[in-house]
Amino acid sequence: MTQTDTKTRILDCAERLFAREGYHATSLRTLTKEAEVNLASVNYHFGGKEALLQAVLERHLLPLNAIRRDKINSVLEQARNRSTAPETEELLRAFVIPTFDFRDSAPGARDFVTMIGRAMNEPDATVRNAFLILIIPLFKEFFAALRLALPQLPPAVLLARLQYSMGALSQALHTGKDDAAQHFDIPVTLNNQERINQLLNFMQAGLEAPL
Amino acid sequence: MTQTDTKTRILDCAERLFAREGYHATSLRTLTKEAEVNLASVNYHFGGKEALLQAVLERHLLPLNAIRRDKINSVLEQARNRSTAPETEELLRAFVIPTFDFRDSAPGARDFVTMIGRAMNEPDATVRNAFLILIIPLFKEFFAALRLALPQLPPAVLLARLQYSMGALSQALHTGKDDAAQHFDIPVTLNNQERINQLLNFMQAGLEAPL
DNA sequence: ACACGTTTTAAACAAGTGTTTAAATGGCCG
DNA sequence: CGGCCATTTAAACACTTGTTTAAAACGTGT
Repeated sequence: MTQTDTKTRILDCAERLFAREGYHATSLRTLTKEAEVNLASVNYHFGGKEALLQAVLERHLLPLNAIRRDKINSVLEQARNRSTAPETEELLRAFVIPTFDFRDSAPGARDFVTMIGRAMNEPDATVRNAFLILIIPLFKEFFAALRLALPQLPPAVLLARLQYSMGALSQALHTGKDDAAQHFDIPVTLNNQERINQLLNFMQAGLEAPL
Repeated sequence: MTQTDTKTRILDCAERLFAREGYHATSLRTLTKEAEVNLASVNYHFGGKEALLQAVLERHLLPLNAIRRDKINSVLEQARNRSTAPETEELLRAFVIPTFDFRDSAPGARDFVTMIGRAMNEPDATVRNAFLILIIPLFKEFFAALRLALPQLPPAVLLARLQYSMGALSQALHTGKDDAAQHFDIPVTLNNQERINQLLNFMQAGLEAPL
């Protein structure tokens, strides 16, 4: 399967370079040289640079969103069976945990997670919209679920808090060892699980804050 | 003062285009045409595109950071006079409020705030580092002040929560009417002051969350 | 009015961009 | 083997990029 090899090699390389250098800063010549494929193969297999970006996003984000959707619906169903409102914490876990599970599941997955952590804040509308189109349907479901967990919050307030939560998540996803944190000389640092728990704590406290 | 006119016209245009299209997506030809100056004047007055970016950031971020630093120190001094620990809420206000005050102070200021809201998450290291170098000293002071307000938190936990808070702030700064929010049909939306209060509430609750 | 330093201008530069083309290669089946 | 399809390849295309150059224009102080 030379075709599959070529396509995946391009996708793998693209997701690494897009995550580390950015979409605009990555040229097809750098990309194809590093992937050891011909320059024209990107256009042949994907149709262009922008279509490649979309393919990179879809490859992992669609399955990831499906998992998140399932987990959210599972939390909702359990709440219905109990005839109670779903817990904010459970919904947050359903949305957040799959991302970190995926990040640690494969070597290249970390780059992809970094990429989507930054995509929401991309200055370039091309990249930002390509990501938003894939994530907004899930956002709407997540928002509707949180409405059930926090019925006392006005919708506009919940929406604002959800946006702030996504900003916190974004930070957690793309912040690495090379980041600003190294400028703070902290004696002990947090391991992965502790960081995830801190993030969930933070989001839950912010979402459930008194009005 | 033709010189000042040219320099400021370039700076104004650069901050608008960098904020709306991104640094890489903005070409000097687009920029200079829109600013109605000669193409070469960017290199003559600033030395190059990257130096222009730094000048754009410094022009407003240095004064803004000075204000934030003063307000933080003022909160700390008042706490010392009372012989009590500073309040998390007061420190947050000292850090956050000046940014929004600045945003509403001038027509072009909104673009600058959008830009710094995104700069922290920039995929491109050139832009990200140019911003981080200017903001990290203030971050360290802010972190030290928050340590006094939240002495029971391990430093690593506080640092993580501070990063998440900055993610929330970043969202609040660069999120506009054109953003994902428009996909949610919410009956009533929040005005500026309400959004700021919600952000402060969110950050405070997250920072002060029980361990 | 002249001269000097600063600023503006148009043109050219060298390099890099995404994309397209047409020929070459490859493998598979009749 | 020969024909056909998908794939790969190298080259060229048309265009844009940031930067540099040298001459022109400008403004100011004497």
